Amino acid sequence: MSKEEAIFKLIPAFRKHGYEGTSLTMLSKATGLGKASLYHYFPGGKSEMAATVFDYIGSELGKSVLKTLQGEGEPKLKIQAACESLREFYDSGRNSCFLAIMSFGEADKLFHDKVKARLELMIENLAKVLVEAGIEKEIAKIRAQDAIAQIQGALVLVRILDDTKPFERVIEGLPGRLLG
Amino acid sequence: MSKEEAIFKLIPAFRKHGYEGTSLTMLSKATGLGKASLYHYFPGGKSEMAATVFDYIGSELGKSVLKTLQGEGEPKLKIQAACESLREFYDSGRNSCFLAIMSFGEADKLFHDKVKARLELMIENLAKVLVEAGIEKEIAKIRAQDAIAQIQGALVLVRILDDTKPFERVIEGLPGRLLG
DNA sequence: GTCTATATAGGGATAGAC
DNA sequence: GTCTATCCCTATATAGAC
Repeated sequence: MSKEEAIFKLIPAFRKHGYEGTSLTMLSKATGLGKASLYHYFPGGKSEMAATVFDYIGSELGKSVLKTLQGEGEPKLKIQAACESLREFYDSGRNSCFLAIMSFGEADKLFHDKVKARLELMIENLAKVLVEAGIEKEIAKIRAQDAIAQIQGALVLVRILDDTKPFERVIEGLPGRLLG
Repeated sequence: MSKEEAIFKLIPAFRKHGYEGTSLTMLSKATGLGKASLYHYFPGGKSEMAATVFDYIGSELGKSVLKTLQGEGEPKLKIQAACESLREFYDSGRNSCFLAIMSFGEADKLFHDKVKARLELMIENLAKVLVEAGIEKEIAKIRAQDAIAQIQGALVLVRILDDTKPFERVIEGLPGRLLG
């Protein structure tokens, strides 16, 4: 099994159970590898697995959403395309966000800086496009933050209410709220 | 030690570490009681402790925010007062919300219905005031949901960015967005 | 690279003295 | 009501064979 394949199989486990809620036994079952084999790929154990998954997810997000935002084109179109990427990325809100997952308990202790850096990166990329669209820099940053907060909040609601509509609504309204 | 006193001391532990991240050892230290003494107050163990804390927090929220919303008076003023209660309740965003905490991993398995019911109660109460203010019922429900999502999202950002401004901003703008 | 077997620590929970 | 001592289980992690 390739390392990437292993990473791929670890994702849903961490997503569903959170960092502390995911045991090596679960990760072993999820991958089909024995515990000891997991340590072959991830000598640092569970924390390395989580960190690797986090980075992998981040690079996936970079390839879709951030790539879209950084490309050429009309800001409004780029934002619309990015929203569509976000919908896929979060599977209409059914996928929890690793930023939120990793911001609690022991995961927060281990990965706080990493998580913060990723969130700031997303905010910056989004704000940049708003500036391209003629919005003042400080306003742009605030709108970008609020947009990401809306997404995070919608993910919480979807999880609790078992209903993807709150997420769909946020995505629907996002371009308008970002561009004013 | 009274049971209420014990509950009170359990709160910050669960808030900080989440359900699975909080061990009986932590809860023992937080209360100053031995593990066995905790079982005197909570025979159901950790899950009963968490459920009791969740209900306690819910009743606190009922006494402040929901009470304000259900009282007599101008809808706009009630909403403004409720927002102020929310700011205190979440300590400007420094307190995580138990709805979010309990919506992951094992806690979700144990408490999903309880959590969902509480969230729906909050949405209904908020929507009711909007209807009083002359807003159409379906719109009111959606706005109430979105408002709570914004709060939840802001709490995530505050945690990760170590900055309460996203939360303050949401609270500031909430009455306006709710009433249109 | 994957396994079985195991080490060691900590988890939740209980018994029973006081 | 609170404690000490303990039970059993699962957790993470490692050793070493194949």
